[in-house]
Amino acid sequence: MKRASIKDLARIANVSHSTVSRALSRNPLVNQATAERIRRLADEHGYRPSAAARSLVTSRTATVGVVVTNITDPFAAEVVSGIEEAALEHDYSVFLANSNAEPAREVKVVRSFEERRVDGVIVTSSRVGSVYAGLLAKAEVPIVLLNNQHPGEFLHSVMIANPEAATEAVQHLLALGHRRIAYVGDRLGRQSDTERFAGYRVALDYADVPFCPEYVVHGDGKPEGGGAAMRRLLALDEPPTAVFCYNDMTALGAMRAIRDAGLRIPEDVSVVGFDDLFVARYMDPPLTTVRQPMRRMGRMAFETLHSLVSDAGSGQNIKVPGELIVRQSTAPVRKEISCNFSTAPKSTAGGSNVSDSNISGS
Amino acid sequence: MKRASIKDLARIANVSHSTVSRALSRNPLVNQATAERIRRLADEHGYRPSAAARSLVTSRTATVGVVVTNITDPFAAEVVSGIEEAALEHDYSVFLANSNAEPAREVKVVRSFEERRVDGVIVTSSRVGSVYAGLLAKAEVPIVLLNNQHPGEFLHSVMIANPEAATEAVQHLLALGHRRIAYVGDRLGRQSDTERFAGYRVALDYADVPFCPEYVVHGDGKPEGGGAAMRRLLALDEPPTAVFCYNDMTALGAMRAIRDAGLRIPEDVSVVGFDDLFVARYMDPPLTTVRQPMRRMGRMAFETLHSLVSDAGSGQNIKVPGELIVRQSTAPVRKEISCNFSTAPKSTAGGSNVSDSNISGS
DNA sequence: CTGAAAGCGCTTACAG
DNA sequence: CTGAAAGCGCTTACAG
Repeated sequence: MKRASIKDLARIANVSHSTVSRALSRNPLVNQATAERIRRLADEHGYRPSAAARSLVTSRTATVGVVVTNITDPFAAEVVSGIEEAALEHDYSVFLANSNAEPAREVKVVRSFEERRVDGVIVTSSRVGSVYAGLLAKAEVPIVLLNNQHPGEFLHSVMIANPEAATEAVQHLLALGHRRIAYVGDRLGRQSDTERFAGYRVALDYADVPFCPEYVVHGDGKPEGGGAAMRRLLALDEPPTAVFCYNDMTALGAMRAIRDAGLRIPEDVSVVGFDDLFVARYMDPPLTTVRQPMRRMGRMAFETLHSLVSDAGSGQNIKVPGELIVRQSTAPVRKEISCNFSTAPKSTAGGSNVSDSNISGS
Repeated sequence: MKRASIKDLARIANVSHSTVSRALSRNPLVNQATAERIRRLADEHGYRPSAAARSLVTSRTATVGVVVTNITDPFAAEVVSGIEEAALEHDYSVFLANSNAEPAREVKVVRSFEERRVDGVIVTSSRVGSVYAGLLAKAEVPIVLLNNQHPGEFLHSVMIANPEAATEAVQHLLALGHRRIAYVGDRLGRQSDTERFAGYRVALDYADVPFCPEYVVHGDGKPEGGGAAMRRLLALDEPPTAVFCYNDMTALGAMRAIRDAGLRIPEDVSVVGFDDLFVARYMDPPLTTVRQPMRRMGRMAFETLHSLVSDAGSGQNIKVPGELIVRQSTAPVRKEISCNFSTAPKSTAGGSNVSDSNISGS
């Protein structure tokens, strides 16, 4: 049995389908009584207008395409839930797609969004530039970027204030007396990594703590990479007494590596994360971290997209401040260690590569 | 500038738009040479067929509506990533919606899925019955349920084998010598809770361990609820030496409560979870839990939906086995405790309500 | 206030 | 092999 159409209702109500259309869209032109009669009929028959048919004439679909690297990443999930929440309020539906950071998938996803004529696209934590730029250019679909990982400005974006937040996090560590502070980054070249590293350097410089390239290692934004990177730090002659991690997922792995090495958190090593995922407060010890208002950022991304589409509002680049949440994974540096500390660990020739490229990117 | 349509291409290629349509859909009728010429033209102009226009005539949209309680729940995120993966392979797009378990939202979501004429709906971990049943009945949209929380059978579903998995988990605890084993459940009345509780009882009965109603408490499937429930257990005269938790999120809260009480895991209390979320292995200690193949279950849900739609395949109820993953949150019961244990703790009058309704539901 | 008509961008019998 | 025609289910000027 096919769904009832506007024509079916018209026949039943003994009016033209134009009138039905007007009645349902609450066009004030149509007679009150008949309008209500039609609406009642529509209700009784469980009538649902066809979004496809409507959008064919209005050329708007009330849909957004949302691309995340992987919805399995808690950060992405939080952002998407914010987007979806705001979308539903505006009667928008969201298409969700995982790019897995695979170009082949990205192409497929962009293509599908184009065919479905989404009113706009939100891309989270991706290296936008390559693939998506094409979408924007050719199809003129508005795109809003959330924590874009590609260097360079974009028209519309919502970004966390990385450098400032990172500086604050490291200053917290400095205030606790730490001097041997490491940075466990994300993959090199990603914008957030570059910016958080820059914030780390600023804090160090400000406190006149010499920068030590050996204390900069890179993971992959996930526990596995964080753990491997942490193990490299612990193998140093003078391992750090505190680490600032690119994000909470990285911190998860770092904490595991620290414990596996027989060290305690925070007594032996203080750990700071970034994001404030829900797990942060359930880790042992609860993780000190920088909170990103992820859901709110998702909402903001949708709202700017929406105003772009409906009010033809001009774009904007929104910068959101992070907030340091101090929990129990950070503690004052132990006396004996801080006394031992005199000069920066000698840097190796090879070690500086890492930090150099980081600096140049910031 | 509007998107190129089939007519635009027809004009440029000097053929009818029918021919263009055939060429693009690789209809073998059309002449090889012209077909290729048309396809090349389409490429050059970045032509993208309008999914809306197409689905208006084919009455298929190649979209699925996916409803989760909240995408922020790692279980839901894993399932959705499986669905999306399978969907993309079949050139389907997925609409994602959070119900938040709020009826008002559910109605809105279902309505939007109807208007968008999704080819099918997948509902995860919801109490399907009330709202969604209507969708199925009136609109005849195929629905596949994943871990449905409403008692009773449905046409098409993918479910974890709850009782068997729960029994296995509790038997692991029994094998370690535990006798005072508690069950920290989800909200009462949800199907998975009922079934996991049933599996717990089976294991106890099998081992001739007396059932103690006091050892059955209920949370909310989240850390907060798990923590509160655990605190109630720890306040008992004879607290349990092991707890089987409804899911990993509940275990997260339980573990925090145990530590806050100054007890150690697993030395004082062994903990078992359910799901095997990615965090399970990063908890301290790493959590023993029952693995649900969440992504695979998501894939299965999509595949059954897809075969329902395209092959007109008959529906099915798929049961997936769980897998016990033993990590370090469980250990043999301590001697002195197991010796102290003689009879089951005396049960209180009020305490039995809880277990009774659980039993009746299974 | 209401209806007839055109059209959105496709697909698909129906003729040739 | 190709084109003209009808139609999917809507919205919206245009007449009346």
